[in-house]
Amino acid sequence: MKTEKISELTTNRLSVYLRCLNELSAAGVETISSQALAEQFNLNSAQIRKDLAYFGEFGVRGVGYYVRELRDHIRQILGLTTEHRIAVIGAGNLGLALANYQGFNVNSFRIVALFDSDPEKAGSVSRTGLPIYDMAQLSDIIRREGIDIVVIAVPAAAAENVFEQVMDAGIKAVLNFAPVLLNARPGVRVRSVDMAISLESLSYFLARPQNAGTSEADDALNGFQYQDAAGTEVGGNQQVTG
Amino acid sequence: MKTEKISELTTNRLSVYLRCLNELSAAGVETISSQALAEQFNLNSAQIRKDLAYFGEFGVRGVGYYVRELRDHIRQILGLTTEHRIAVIGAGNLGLALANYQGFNVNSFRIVALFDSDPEKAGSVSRTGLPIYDMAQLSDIIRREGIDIVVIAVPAAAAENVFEQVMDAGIKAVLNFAPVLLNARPGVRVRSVDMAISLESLSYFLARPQNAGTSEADDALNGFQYQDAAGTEVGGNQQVTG
DNA sequence: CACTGCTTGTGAACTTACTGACAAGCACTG
DNA sequence: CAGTGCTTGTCAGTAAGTTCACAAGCAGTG
Repeated sequence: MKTEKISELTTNRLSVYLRCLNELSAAGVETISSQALAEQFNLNSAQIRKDLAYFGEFGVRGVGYYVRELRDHIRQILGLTTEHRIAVIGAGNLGLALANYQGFNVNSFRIVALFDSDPEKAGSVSRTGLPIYDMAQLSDIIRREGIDIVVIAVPAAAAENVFEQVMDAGIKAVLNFAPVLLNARPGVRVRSVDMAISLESLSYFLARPQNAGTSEADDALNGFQYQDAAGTEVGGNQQVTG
Repeated sequence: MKTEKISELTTNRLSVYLRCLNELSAAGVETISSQALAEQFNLNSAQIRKDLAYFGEFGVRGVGYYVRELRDHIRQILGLTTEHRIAVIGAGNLGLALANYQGFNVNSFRIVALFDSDPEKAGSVSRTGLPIYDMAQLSDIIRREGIDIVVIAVPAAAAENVFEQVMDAGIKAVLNFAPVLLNARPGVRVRSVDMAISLESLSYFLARPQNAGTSEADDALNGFQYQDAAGTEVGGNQQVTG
């Protein structure tokens, strides 16, 4: 176990491992080797062992990893043992779709509020029963509901202003869907999902005939291919979103 | 100008530069230096010059880059001078929201069809006037409509099967929103957006008090990382999505 | 046309991330 | 309890990406 700082690539992979471990556990598998796990993702087994070794010695030589035990360790590492409460800002198509989305860990994340600046929407209730509040109530509701993660699903032009309000309200973690670069204050983490960048990446691929014949998956986990369900990397120490 | 193969991180950044150049052009700015551009994204100016130099010598020493000219070059590089026609598979909340989403380059991408396996939905028309087809028609409609990019917005359990059908229909570029690893055939590019990974990354950040005080933005551009509006990187040569 | 100021394009240095290789060590066998 | 088989944890080597630093070169001045 080391104490260096952990790369985001590593934590992205932990999420992927966790998903797989959940399936293995449900399937009744008791142990798994780094080699067997690696084959699921076209990864190198040393990569997996190294990712895990940052956080402790979870494996048993000659045996592999105990699935349930490792799953629980990763949950702990990722902070998924306590529920995170989420507000979605922007009750447009995207915001409402996200509010209904069941794709993420149901146990660890719960969307509890929607916000919109449109007075027509504020005060009403979404189709799935979530209250829609006015932006002016942001601070109060965040405190009252114990919200610790905010999703920004507003048009690009409004995102920066909304982001400032969110930081003013004390939120430290933001998932941004607006195609803009948000400048985070110290102690605030932004993760962006930028569909334009992803589509343009595909366009670039299609524009190069020499790519034909090569199979490519984004490193994504942003490529989540894991995949990038959540973000696009551009490198650098600032978010640029993809 | 070099001929090495171009990193996806580079093309992600090109998308970001393009967005900025569009704004500069609209604002009437004629030229911009790599230094000035770099300050917009907290990037190193050498990074920008190098990214551009892969594709040609677009700048003028002592002056910088001509905004409109560079914008046009990047459009060309990314294959945005011809329109891409998109089908969205899955007419659920997410699929319909994506179909209505105006966030990407309106000139270069156009969603022209929705697909769903639910016979109740197939045959009808979305609120915004897009036809919803049955999955059985996939091949025919793709050919008839000249679709070259497919967005997968179906539940995780259905994604793999849908992906196979999409590849059978000859599609070479896929944007995947389902939280699964899709195994692409040679010549097929998958870019994934995995919200679970993004949220778990935020959860990891919140779980580490030592992070307080450090400002962080994903490298995403997939992170733009810049971001990851479109994808999450996990490294490796296979998609892992984030 | 020489000179100054500024900015590009790029080789070299540096940093980060991934992979190879192997000693250490558990489980099972006889 | 020695021996075999298998898998981890980790060090060392390689690859990929970023930043530094500077020669090359354009524009404007006098």
